Amino acid sequence: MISIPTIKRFPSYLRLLRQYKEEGKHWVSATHLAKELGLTPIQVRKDMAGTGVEGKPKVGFEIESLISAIICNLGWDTPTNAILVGAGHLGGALARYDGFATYGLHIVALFDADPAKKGLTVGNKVVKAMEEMESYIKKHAISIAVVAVPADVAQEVVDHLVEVGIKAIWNFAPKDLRLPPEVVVERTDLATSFAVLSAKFRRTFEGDIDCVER
Amino acid sequence: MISIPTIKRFPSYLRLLRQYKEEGKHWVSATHLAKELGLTPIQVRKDMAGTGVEGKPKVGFEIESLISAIICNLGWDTPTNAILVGAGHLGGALARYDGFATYGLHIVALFDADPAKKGLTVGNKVVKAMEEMESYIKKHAISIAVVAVPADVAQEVVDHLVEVGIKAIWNFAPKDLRLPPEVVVERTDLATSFAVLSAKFRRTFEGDIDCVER
DNA sequence: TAGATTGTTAATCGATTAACAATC
DNA sequence: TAGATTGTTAATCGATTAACAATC
Repeated sequence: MISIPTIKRFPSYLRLLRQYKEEGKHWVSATHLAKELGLTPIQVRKDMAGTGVEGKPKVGFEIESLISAIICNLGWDTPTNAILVGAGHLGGALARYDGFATYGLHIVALFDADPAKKGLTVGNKVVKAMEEMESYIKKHAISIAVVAVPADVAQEVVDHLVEVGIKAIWNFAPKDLRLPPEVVVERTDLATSFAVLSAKFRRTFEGDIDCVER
Repeated sequence: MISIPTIKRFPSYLRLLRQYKEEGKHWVSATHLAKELGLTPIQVRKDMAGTGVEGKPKVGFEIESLISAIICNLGWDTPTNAILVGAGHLGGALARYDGFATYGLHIVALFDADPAKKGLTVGNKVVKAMEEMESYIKKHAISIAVVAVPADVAQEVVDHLVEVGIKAIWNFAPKDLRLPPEVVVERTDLATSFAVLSAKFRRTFEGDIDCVER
């Protein structure tokens, strides 16, 4: 089974490999990928082993094979339909983002609680009322929801989503959700990301500071 | 020194603690925080130890002390001015996002390469031309840049940023950047986040699939 | 062939978890 | 006092890194 850290590096490999393919290259070595992505060659070989693709000594790995193996391992070879809940600033940006197709992800409907937004078109999608959500999910057998609602309503929104059959949630709301263990959740949290940047910045440029007088 | 995994959990603690403070609570136990966030009490105690705040047996930790210690440890107590580069869908959403103030982060200027966007107002900020960027960074002594430009220009944009004095980059472009080691980088990568969701989803609902015929 | 590169097995490193004494 | 909770030290777990034989 492929580890989560390896899974997290797959998209970076994929982007680079696709670029090489476009440039007409056919083979690439772990050494080369490592240098390009700031990793160690050993780690790249381990990650490549995870894809199931075998390399050739002296030559490296076949780019085309790696690309399809990574896509397959991520499950990005079968298109997935998802709904997006929340048509605010962030939700709107997500609705308009055209890069999801690269992951086999298709946002097929957009919902918002604000009646004033109902009927508006955002990124080719017409905003639907929350009341229509349940029937839509059931009718189209949707199992993934992208959640970009305000933090204070996020929990009730996901509770409802789970009730009506959603099995995976990609959470963009700045809120830690409580969900049953059988529901898959992944969050994209700006605060967490910025916290890491802040901490690294302080370490590099400001040194240790004592935050508690004792 | 506080570990990165601990740093990553700090924003979650902070959100919860602020909520409790608002509800008028003064003390909270590691056991309680753990249950609420789906962590183990031992891990929470380790994390709390990192803040420097000491708890009281039987009572727990003083909420107010934890809040200020976490904020201090993240460096969020001193306001930081940053520029935002790229006023597309995502850049626009980031420019309009008002939650950055919680992290002490203030987007003070917005730049875009598209001449058609110059002069437009996005989230209280007027879009400036890339040509104005260097003088702005130097004049206002900016050290952090939020990058939300298309992937194909991301590397040249950050190269330029580093040249003119930027010391930390929060990268939203779907591209792995090559930067000198003294520059701090953190990325928020939708592809990585979705890759983890996809992998978890497959594991939970589809089981192992062999991606390479052998 | 020589040498670059792969793949595997073992060692290291760091974070999480467990165990338990200290404390209010 | 009794018992819940903290804080520390040790054990475990998992990922990264190192070492090295196999290979084209």
